[in-house]
Amino acid sequence: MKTPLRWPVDEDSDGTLVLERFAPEQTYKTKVYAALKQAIVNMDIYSSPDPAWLDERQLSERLGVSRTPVREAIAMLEQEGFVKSMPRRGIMVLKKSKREVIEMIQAWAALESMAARLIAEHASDAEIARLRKLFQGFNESHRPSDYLSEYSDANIRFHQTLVKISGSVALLEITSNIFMHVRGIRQITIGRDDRATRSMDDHLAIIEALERRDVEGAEKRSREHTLGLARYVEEHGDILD
Amino acid sequence: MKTPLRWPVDEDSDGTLVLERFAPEQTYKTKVYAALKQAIVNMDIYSSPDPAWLDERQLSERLGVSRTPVREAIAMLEQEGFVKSMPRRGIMVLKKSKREVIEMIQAWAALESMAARLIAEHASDAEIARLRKLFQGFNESHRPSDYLSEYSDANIRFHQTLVKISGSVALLEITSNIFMHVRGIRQITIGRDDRATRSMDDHLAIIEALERRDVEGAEKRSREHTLGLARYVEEHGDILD
DNA sequence: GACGCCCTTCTTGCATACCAGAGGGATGAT
DNA sequence: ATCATCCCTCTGGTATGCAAGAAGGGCGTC
Repeated sequence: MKTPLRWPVDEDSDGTLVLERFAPEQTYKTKVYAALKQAIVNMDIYSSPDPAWLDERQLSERLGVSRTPVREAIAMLEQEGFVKSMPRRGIMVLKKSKREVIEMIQAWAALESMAARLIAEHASDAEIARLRKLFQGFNESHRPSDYLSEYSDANIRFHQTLVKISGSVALLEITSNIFMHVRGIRQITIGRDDRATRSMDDHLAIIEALERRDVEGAEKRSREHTLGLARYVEEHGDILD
Repeated sequence: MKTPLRWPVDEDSDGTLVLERFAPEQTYKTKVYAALKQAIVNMDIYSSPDPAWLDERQLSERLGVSRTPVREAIAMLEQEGFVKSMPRRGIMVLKKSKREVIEMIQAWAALESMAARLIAEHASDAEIARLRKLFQGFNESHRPSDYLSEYSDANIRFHQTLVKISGSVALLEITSNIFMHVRGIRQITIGRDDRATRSMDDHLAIIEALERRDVEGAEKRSREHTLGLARYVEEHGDILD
């Protein structure tokens, strides 16, 4: 028996109500957090060799709130490794060393290959088909290497979608976080050495493995693809440091 | 030429000074964070079906600091998924659902198998030997299943050491976090169905694969071992929810 | 001129006061 | 007795003030 409610109330197949969570009222703390995170991720911190600093007071003035919610947002960002508060000195926007970037990419490879495994085991054909659709616009006459910006978008969406389709919220959260950290790096590497073309070949191979439900193959290809990026950064990532 | 300094200054092989970072002065924020995190992890939140709540004011009084550093610590813990602030209602200590625990264990399996891969590729024999030493106290006459508490310690240390030896700080940090979350669960499962004995067999197989530098084997065994725990929770983890 | 000290300034850390909203209990009507 | 309403209380959210410490510049000394 369906209850005629207009609120976000859910019902499971048994007819018992399951969850009716409301959106957690947005508070200044969370708004500041979101604004700062986006600003930091979009910031070009690697162009200058010296560190970038934030100023609590300045931020609170610019955002029109007091220092308290700003400080709480900073504390959260610090927990995620984006900034580091240096007591009485300021808030430093952290740069990742080459080593750190490589480690993050390796972790990412691990998580994403697990996602591929889970998909091969449990996802529906329709969900897997979504992945293929992402690249159907590219072919011999519309090559990734000639439309880098467009391909880069599809690329990012592929990786995000892959993890999302796995159905694991945990994998999604952890990889999203990692992705935020290595975001800037990817954009540097994708345009080099015709990596775009090889990237698409790899992706298609992953999709094919998923389509034939080849658990080990999908996992391995996914892992090797991302580890390849790690090796590339190892070789050519001297811009960092 | 060595510079006679007593401070933590390091020198690399070229003779140029490299890093001289000081410990970041402990602040109330970090102390409260550490205290709360430990308290929450050691807390028995699954014994009662209703949620556990924290009280900012009470915490600040008990810890002898003002609400400000407490709130900052809470913000950090919330970021890590240990608590959730419900505006004007209180701070809820989050319980993990069975689904969430399984997802975390799967992520852990992914990361730890990557650690195993890295070890097989790069670690020294001496480091791998450290892993074997952890279990040398157990044998036919001193069986894991008869000394569960002792074995449980060795077990935990094995997993921690494995990731540490991989040399990846990123892997270590992410897995530590996950470990904190599933800590309570492991203690419930280890004593059942003679899982301890099978656990040690698995561990030894992983170590042997590492010793013969069998990258794929070490990775696969490590992954399967932890995914086994995930399957066990899937089957018998109805205590959660 | 070079060096060292001190003081000013500017930063974050912490404490406190006040505010809005949620919950529960008392109170009143039915 | 039951139910609805109102108000009081208690919660976290935010703003603000003060203090401690770091940095840099000016000044005095050698």
